[in-house]
Amino acid sequence: MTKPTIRDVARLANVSISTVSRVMNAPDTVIPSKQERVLDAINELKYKPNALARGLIYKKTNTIGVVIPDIRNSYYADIIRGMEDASKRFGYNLIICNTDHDRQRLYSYLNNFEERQVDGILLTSEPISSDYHKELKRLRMPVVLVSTHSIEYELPSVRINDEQAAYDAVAYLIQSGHRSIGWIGFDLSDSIAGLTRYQGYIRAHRQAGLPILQENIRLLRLWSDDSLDAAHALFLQNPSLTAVFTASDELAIGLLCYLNERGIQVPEQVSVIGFDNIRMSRFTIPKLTTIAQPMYEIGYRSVEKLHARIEGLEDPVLREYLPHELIVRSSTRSIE
Amino acid sequence: MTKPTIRDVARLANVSISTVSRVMNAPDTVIPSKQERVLDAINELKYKPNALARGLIYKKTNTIGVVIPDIRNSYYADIIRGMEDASKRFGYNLIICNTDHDRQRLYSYLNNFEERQVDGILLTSEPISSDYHKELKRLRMPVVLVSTHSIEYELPSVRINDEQAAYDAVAYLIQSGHRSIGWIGFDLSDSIAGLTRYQGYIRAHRQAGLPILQENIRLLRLWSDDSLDAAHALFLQNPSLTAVFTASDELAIGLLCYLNERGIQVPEQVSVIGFDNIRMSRFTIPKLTTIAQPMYEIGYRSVEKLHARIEGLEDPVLREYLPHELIVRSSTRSIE
DNA sequence: CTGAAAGCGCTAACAG
DNA sequence: CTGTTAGCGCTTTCAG
Repeated sequence: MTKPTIRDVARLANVSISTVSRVMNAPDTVIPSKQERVLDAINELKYKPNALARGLIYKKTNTIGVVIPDIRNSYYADIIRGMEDASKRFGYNLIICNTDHDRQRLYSYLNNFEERQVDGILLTSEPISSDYHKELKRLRMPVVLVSTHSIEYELPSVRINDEQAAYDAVAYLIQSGHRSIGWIGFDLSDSIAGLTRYQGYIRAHRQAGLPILQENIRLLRLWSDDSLDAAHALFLQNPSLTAVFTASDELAIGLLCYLNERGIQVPEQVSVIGFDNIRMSRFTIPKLTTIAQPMYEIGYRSVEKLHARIEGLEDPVLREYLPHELIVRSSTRSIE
Repeated sequence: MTKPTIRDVARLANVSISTVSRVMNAPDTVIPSKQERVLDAINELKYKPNALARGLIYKKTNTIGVVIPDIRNSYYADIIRGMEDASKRFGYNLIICNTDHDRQRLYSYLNNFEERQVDGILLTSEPISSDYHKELKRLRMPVVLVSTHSIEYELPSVRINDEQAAYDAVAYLIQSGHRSIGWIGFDLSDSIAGLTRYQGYIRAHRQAGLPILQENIRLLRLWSDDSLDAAHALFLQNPSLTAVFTASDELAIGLLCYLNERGIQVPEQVSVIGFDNIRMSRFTIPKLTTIAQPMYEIGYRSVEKLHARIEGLEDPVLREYLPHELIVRSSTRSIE
């Protein structure tokens, strides 16, 4: 009762194993009568070719390794969905790994990808350090950065323009009459979610001739969980804020929760804008105004891009930007 | 510049390939001097053994296939985390597949798992139909059901006792003085999230001598997204509900949103209990009372269990129940 | 058009 | 202790 191999099929169909192989890979080179016999045998035995043996020969496994820093963050859910759909289309399978932001774990997974002969790697969100980059080079494997990028190194990437997105959000607030705008963001050492979005916040202020106040800003270690604390600290620093822009919807939801506890009305007293447009943001109280990232598309496009590099197809744009969008819901309002 | 193979290492270290193989698999059977030479060569070439070739021989790939019906649902995030951690411990890799509740996709993934020679399969949430079961048998592969189970078939499973959990939630409401308790649940065709939880709702009512009113119940197609509509329909059927229990936190959050829009106070006018204790439930307004499933543990335990079956270890309990817990936060209150 | 044979990268007897 | 050899399941020349 062991799994049938190509040999079993050949025996049952009374042909050689090469003929069986041919009906699977080049059916027209086999005479119809034999073809049918083989097909019947395959069906009867429920034979499925062994992908390991095939991979050994083709030097291709149709597998993509995906690294996610924190799979619990809803942000990744739609990205993975997009990756999934694209993978399906190109015949890839995804090996998804969660690093928990642990460098050790990351490297261990990269090693694993190498051993398993994945065809390419998708790296999400985390900034690329120099030794990280060295490791990637060593793998001699196609890589695409997702929701992050690298300025120093020539690595292909797919993401939105975070600086512009943050600028848009803050500019909208300013245009709505707000002058005292808080920023709950991530540490500047994070080059994307941290630094770039911060720069957008700054640029919008500069352009409007507004001062940048340290007391309006609160930075968290990336992915830390204490959104409530951050909100508290921010309003301790400056209780007179009329609007707050946060670097993620999860942060915004924590903020909403904090403000509600304090009896501060949103948007009457304070306007809130989030970032990401996660699923839940439509159901917060009040409904969250936010920057929508095309997450599904980011995931989908990143697989397309990786596929292009795996196949050596043309892929003219190294760093791709997908469009973002400001979704205005009920957590913001104009003031006179 | 092609990837180094065992042969390259052997050549560089001036030994035979079997010696190289030995230092990797049974180091003590190799004389130290040669051992060192081999290790040096491995380091110099950055050699990594090809997992495909190994898998072909061992008939083991250290890979587990995971099927998720909807990865966007936050519910799965922690389960995956648990699976990840356990996998890491046992040296497995996870291939995560999202079926979008599509039978076609499911079968296609199962096929894929077979071709890739995964060592075992983890199936989450979906009920087991008879032809589904037939397909699983055909695969002759260890399977563990996660967050679901099968009464008809002898399939190992890990989950909470959903009937009891739902009973606990409703009993708590009754004990808090509520008499008119709504239920937004999933279709009864779903044997776990639908039927079992419904039965818990019923049992709590029966036991308290309360009538079961059709107008207090609203059933959705599993995983449908219209939590707002369901909430609306329920309150149209019976506006005098003082409490509502929902089959998931996502449903509860939609309900909270609906009630807020209608100006109905939670918990003053209506108490709400969710199910799952997803991350966001701590930040809703008001904070959500809910049934906590030990999701991380469910994920972790399911890998342990699958591992036991893969290795032919003892695993006395076929259907395992992990403890749930009622987390009382601020969305419920007692009435006189 | 089809079978025999070599070989993908590795492990596991089997002699020495 | 170590090298030679066969073989995991499959594809692919190469003759016929």
